[in-house]
Amino acid sequence: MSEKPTIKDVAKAAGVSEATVSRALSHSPRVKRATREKVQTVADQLDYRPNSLARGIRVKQTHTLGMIIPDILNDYFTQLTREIEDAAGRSGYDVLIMNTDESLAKEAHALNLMLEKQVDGVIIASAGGQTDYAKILGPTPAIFVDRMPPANIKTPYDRVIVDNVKATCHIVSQLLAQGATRVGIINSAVSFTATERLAGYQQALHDGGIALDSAIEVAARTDNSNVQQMTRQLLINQKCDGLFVGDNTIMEEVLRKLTELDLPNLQLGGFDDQLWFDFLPRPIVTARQPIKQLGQTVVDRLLAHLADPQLAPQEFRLDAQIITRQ
Amino acid sequence: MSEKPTIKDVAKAAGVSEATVSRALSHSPRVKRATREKVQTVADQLDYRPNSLARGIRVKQTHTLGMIIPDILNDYFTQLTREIEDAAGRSGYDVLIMNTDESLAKEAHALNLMLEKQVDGVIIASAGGQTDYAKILGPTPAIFVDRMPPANIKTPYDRVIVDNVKATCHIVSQLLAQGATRVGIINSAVSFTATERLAGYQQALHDGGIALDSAIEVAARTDNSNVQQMTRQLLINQKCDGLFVGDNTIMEEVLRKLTELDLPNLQLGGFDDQLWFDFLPRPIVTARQPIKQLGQTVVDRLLAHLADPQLAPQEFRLDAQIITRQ
DNA sequence: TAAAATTTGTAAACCGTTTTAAAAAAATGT
DNA sequence: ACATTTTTTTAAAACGGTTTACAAATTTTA
Repeated sequence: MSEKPTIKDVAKAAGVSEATVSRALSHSPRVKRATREKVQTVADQLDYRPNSLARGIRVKQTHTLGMIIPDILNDYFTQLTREIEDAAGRSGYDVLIMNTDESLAKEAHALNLMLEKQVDGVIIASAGGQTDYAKILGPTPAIFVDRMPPANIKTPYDRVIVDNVKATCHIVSQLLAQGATRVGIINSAVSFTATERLAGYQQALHDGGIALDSAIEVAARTDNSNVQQMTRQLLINQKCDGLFVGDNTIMEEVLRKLTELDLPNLQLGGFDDQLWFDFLPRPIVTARQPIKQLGQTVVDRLLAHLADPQLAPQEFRLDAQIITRQ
Repeated sequence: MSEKPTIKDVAKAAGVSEATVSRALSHSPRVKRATREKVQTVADQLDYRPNSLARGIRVKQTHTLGMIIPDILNDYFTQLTREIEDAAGRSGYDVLIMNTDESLAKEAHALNLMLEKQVDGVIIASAGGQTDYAKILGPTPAIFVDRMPPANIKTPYDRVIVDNVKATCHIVSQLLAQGATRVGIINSAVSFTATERLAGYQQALHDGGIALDSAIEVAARTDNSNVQQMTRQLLINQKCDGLFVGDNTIMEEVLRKLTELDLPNLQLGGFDDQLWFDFLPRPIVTARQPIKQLGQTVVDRLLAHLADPQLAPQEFRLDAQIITRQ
C-alpha cells in the first residue's frame, strides 16, 4: 500500500520474468494468450500502472504534446485548447496545458518545463516578445497558432491562423452598412493579431471611401482603466457612431463603460464571438473563428512533422465566420 | 542539432565526470566555484536541458501536481485553475491540467495519465460517478475541490469547498426580499454541489415562511433544450416571479430563453458570478466564490500532505460572497 | 524419429539522471 | 617534509521500465 508496485512485483506475483510482463501488457504478439491473461489479472489486482517516466526515457517518446496559451481566462483559448485536446486524443496523444498569463517569463518557464518533460512536440500561442523559439526548442517540433512569433524572427515552424485582415474588414464594412458613418477602433497594442486587425480596419474604411482619421485610429491598450477612458474618448469626444474592438478582453471593458454611456445608436463590432453576446441589450457584430478546424489542423500538422521532420513549414489561413445580430 | 545533448555530452565537453555536472547544475555546495562556472557555461553553450523523466525516476518526485477539472469551458473552473497554478508556482510546483468534459471515462484516463507521469499529488474536481478514488490513487496524495466524490464512498482525502447551503439560502432570501413571492429552482441533477444548493433553497423558503411546492422545486437537467423547456414551465405555467439557477452553464440556457419571454419583473439569482452579468439588461443576484482563497487552501493542504502523509483528512468550508445588483 | 522451424521465456544491456562510497587532491597542523 | 584532515572529484550502483540477443521449449517437416 505504501509503495507503488513496479513491473518487478507483477513479474514475481505472476511467476514470470519482467520482460514477459512488459510484452504481455503492451499487447506484443510474441506471448501466449494464457500467459497474457494471467499477467493482466495479476497487474489489475495489484493496481499496477507502468511508470511512464521510465518508459519515456527508454523509448525516447512520451506520446504527449505541450500546449502553451497566453490567457486561460480567455474563452477563445480555452475553446481552442479543448479542440486540440480532442483532436490529439483521437490520435492517441495527450496534451499538457500551460498558461502564461501573457508573461514572457512564464512562457519561458512553461517551454522549459515541457522540454524537460520530453514532450514530443509543442503548440504555441505566443505571448509576443523577441523569443528565439528555434534556439530554445532545438530539435523538438513545434507549431504556432493564433499568436505568431514576431515577424522579424525567422522560424522554421508551421503557422495556423485565421485571416484577421479579411474578417476585420468584413466586420467594419458591416458596421458601415448598418449605418455607422464614423468608426473607431480599440486594439491591443502589441500582439501579432492586433497588427493584422488594424490593417483590416483600414482596408474597410478605404473600401467604403472613408478617409482615415488618425485621431480615432490608433488606440493602444495598457490596462483596463485605459480602455474605458479610450471608449469615452472615441464615442463622446470624437463622436464615433461605430466601434470595432480588437479582442475579447478589451470588449469586456468597453461593454462596462457602455453601461454608463447612453448610446443606443452605436454600431458595435469585435473579434471573437461569445455565447453571451446573444443576451446583451445591444446587437454586436463579431467574427467567430472556426475553432474546431483550427485545432484539428494544428494537431494534424504537428503530428505530420513528428512523422517526417523534413516536412517544409507552411502557413494555414482559415476564414472566420461573421455573425451579425438583427 | 538533431540529437538532444545529455549530461554525458556536457561532462565530456567540460572535461569532468557526469556526477560533477549534476552537482554543479543543482547548485550543490560540494563543487569548486571554478568548476561550477565552467560547467555552467558549457551547458549553456550546448543548450543542455536536463531530462526530467530521468531525474524523476531517480529521485521519485517530479515537483508536479495534477489537476482534474470537469469543464474547461466553465469560467469558474478556469479561474480556479489559474489560482491553483499560481499558488503552486509560488511553492515551486508545476501543475498539469486535464479536462474531463464531465465524462467519467475521460476522468479515469486523466487520472491514469497523471499517475503514470508520477505527479506528486492530485487535485480533483470530480465528474461524479461511483469512482473508488482511493483504490486508483494508491499511495498518491489527493485533495478534492468544489466537486466532492459521492458521499457513500469513504475517502481519506481533504475537501475544500464553499458553503453552498448558506450561500444559496442567502440568494433565495434576497430574491424574496426583492419582492419575489414564488421562487422556482433549476438545478443540475447529479452533482454534489446541486444537492447542497437544493437544501439551501429549501431552507430559504422555510425561513421565509413559504410552503414548499413540489411542482416548482425539483428540476433535473439533462440537456440544453430541457433547460429552456423547464424555464418556460416554471415561469409561464407555474407563474413563478423568482428563479434560482443552480450553476453557470444552466444560467446561459435560462438567459437564452429569457430573451424570448417578456418578464421584466422576474427576480433572478444563480450560483457563480460572471463578469458579464454586469452588462445584462436585468440584474442577477449571484454567489461569488472566494476562488483565490480556495486555490491557496487547496495547494497549501496538498503540500502539507506531501510533507506529512499522516496528516488527518479535513474538510474546509469557505463562505461565498453574495452579489446583489441594483 | 531426427532435423528444422517456430514459438516462448530469460538474462543482460540500455535510457539519462542522482547518489553513495571511495579515491584523489588540496589544505592544514606538527 | 610528512601525517592528517578537509574538500573535490570520480566510478559505479541505483531508479523502473523496454528491447535485444540468445537459449529453451514446442511444433512442424522430412
